[in-house]
Amino acid sequence: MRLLLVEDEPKTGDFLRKGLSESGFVVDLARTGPDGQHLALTGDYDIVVLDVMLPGLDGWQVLRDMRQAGKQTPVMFLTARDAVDDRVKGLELGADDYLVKPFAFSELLARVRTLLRRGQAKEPEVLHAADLELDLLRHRVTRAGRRIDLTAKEFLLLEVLMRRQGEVLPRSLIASHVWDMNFDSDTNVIEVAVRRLRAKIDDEFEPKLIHTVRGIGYVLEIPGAA
Amino acid sequence: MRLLLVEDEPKTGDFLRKGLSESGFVVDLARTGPDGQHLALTGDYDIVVLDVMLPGLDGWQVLRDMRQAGKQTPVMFLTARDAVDDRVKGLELGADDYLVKPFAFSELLARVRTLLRRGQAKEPEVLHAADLELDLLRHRVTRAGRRIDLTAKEFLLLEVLMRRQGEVLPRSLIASHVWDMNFDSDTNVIEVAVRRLRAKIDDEFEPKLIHTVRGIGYVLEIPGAA
DNA sequence: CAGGCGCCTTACAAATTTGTAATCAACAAC
DNA sequence: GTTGTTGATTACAAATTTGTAAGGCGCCTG
Repeated sequence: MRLLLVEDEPKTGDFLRKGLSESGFVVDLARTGPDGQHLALTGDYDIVVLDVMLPGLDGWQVLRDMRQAGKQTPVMFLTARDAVDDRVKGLELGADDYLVKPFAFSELLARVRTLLRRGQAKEPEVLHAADLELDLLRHRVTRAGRRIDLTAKEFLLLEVLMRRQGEVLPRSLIASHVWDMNFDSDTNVIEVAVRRLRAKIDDEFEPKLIHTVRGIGYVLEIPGAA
Repeated sequence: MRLLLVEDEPKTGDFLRKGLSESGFVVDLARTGPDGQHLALTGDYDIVVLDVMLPGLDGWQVLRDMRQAGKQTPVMFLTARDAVDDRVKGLELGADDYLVKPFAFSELLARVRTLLRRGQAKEPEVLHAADLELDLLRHRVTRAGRRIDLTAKEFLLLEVLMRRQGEVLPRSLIASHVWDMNFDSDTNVIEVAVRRLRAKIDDEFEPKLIHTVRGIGYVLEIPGAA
């Protein structure tokens, strides 16, 4: 779980970073408004914990910019200001929770987990890999922003590959998912289907995403990943 | 928006009911634990506001029962107890927020709206009409439990019809959604497409769902509805 | 370095989907 | 009822998707 913490008080920041790291989060810490904004907009976080009072650019503006940019990442506000109006303002801006300092770390943790639980409950509807995007709901695929038309079989094939990104999928598994066949094997439909898919999503792009694993099957992955 | 309020203090309960009603919610008020539990389990609410201290059955138990029964309705806890441990316990049980009395009504309202926003953000992934089911994610259609294979165009056509169930869709609208054409009109693709769709989802079933509206277009609806 | 195996690539054919056109049936207006 | 218009239905043709088969290339093994 990737978490962005934007907090300028050194003591609070370090304390939270430590606690959250120990709780299993990968934490990035920004100490100023502009830094936080930049990370929030460019990074890929599961949740953002945002102090309101920041040097350079306040938390509200950071949140506003995130929403304007279309980022739906849940945001938890953190602040010393205890005026009800402030809390209401934050929530109306699109924050998902609001915690007033001083607070207990255990409560912050419980609230963060609650936000994540809600956020993840739904199955993902859009799968990503590098600049390739597959929208399950609209049945739409794009790479590098360019829209790509796939046939039913091609879409299905890409879907299994992306759902299990990084895993090497044996031909037999692919066969049973995309076709109904139990892989009688005296056919090369899979190779051909992969060829056609590659022609559309890999041939004219970098990096190549579909890789063949000799003797086993295929993987979809971004070259250079654990 | 339907809201269930479970609160035993008469003053608080009436005050909140009034405020929430005026804010556009349809409010059911339960004054005891057992009543609240019954309504929460049988009713269809968009959100539940739950006091912890209740006669008969405490709020925690009501929440536990809801989650056990598979109800995903967002729950906001409300309580006079301000021990951090209590708050953490509530959140870990699956509550979505926790507000300590006394609180400002405006904050309660802002938090309730925030929970609803999150909860609704996701588009529905399965559309229903009578015994017809269309699963956007898996691209799968069933009627009366029987699986039906649709071609891309057929699926698209059924999707617009179901998304705007009950609305009469002019041919021009259908044309622009399913085809790219701006309806040059000297073609009868739509009639033909509708015919083919009907053959698959209506011909051998009752009730008929696709209806033509002479001079305008088509509707998908269950006969006998406002 | 020869041979075999595994996958790639291409061309072609079969199957399916989609669009066109012609004819037919239903409905509304007269 | 007649007639004109709108949609239904069907057959057919075009286009697209999908599967098959053949030949080629590269890599591993002996």
